[in-house]
Amino acid sequence: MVHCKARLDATFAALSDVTRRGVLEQLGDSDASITDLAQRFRMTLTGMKKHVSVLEQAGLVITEKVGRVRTCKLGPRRLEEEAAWIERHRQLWSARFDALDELIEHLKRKE
Amino acid sequence: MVHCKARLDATFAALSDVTRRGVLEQLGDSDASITDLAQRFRMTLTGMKKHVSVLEQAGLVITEKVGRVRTCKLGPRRLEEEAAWIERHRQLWSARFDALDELIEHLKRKE
DNA sequence: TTTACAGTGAACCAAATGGTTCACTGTAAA
DNA sequence: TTTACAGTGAACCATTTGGTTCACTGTAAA
Repeated sequence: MVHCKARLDATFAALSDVTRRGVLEQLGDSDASITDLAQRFRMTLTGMKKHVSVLEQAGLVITEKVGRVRTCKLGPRRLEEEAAWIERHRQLWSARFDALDELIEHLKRKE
Repeated sequence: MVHCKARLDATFAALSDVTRRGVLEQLGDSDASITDLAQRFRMTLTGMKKHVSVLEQAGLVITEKVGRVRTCKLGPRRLEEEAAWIERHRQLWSARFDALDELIEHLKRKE
C-alpha cells in the first residue's frame, strides 16, 4: 500500500510533463524509436531517452532494443489506479457539492 | 488550449505529491485550517501553506481567511479534464490490446 | 573493413521542489 | 493593553528535474 502510494507518485509525476504526455499520445498512435521521438519533440537523443526512462519506470511504456534501435510502445498499465483515485475524488467533490445544493434547497423552502 | 496543457501540467504535478493527495483526502472529509493540516501532516505552517498554495494554484482547493485563520476547502474543479485525459488514454491502451488479442486469435485459428 | 548511425552514460547546468528557520503582521483573548 | 496565536514572506538548503554536451559502445551498411 505504501508501494501503491509511490506508484501513484511516479505516475502522476510522469504525467505532469507535457512532453511525456505527448510521447504517450504518439505511442498510442504507433510505436516509435528514441530517434523518432527525439525528432518529433526537437530534443537530444539523451534527453528523450530520459523521458522514456521515466515513463518506463512508471510502467506506462515498455521498450525493447533490437539491433541498435530501441522501440518504445505503450506498457501494460492501463491507469486503472489513477482513474480510480480521480474517480473517488470526483465522488467526494460531488458529494460535497450535492450537500451544498441540498442546503440551498432547504434554505429556499424555509423562506 | 496551450492554457489547457499548462493546467494539466499543474494538476498532475499537484497530484504527484503524497502529502498533497492526503490534503485533498482530508478536505474531502471536512474543511480545515492551515494549522489543522500542518499538524496532521507533521509539518511547519509555512511548509503546509506552500502545499495549499500549489493546490489552490491548480484550482483544486479554495481558501478564505477570516480573522486570523485561513480555511481551506475543495475547489470547484472536479478533475473532469484529468479524468477525460486518462479515460482517453485508457481507450488507446485498450484499443491496442484488443488489436493484439485479435491478432492472437487470428494466429490461433490459422494453426 | 571502414564508416555512419542509434543509443548510452557521465558530467554538468539552471531552475524548480519540498522543506526548514526566523522575523514579522494582524487578530483574538485575557 | 498585554500576550498569545495563525499565518505570511524572505532567505536559505538539499535534492530532483529537464535539459545539454561529449566521449563511448555496439550494430548496420558500403
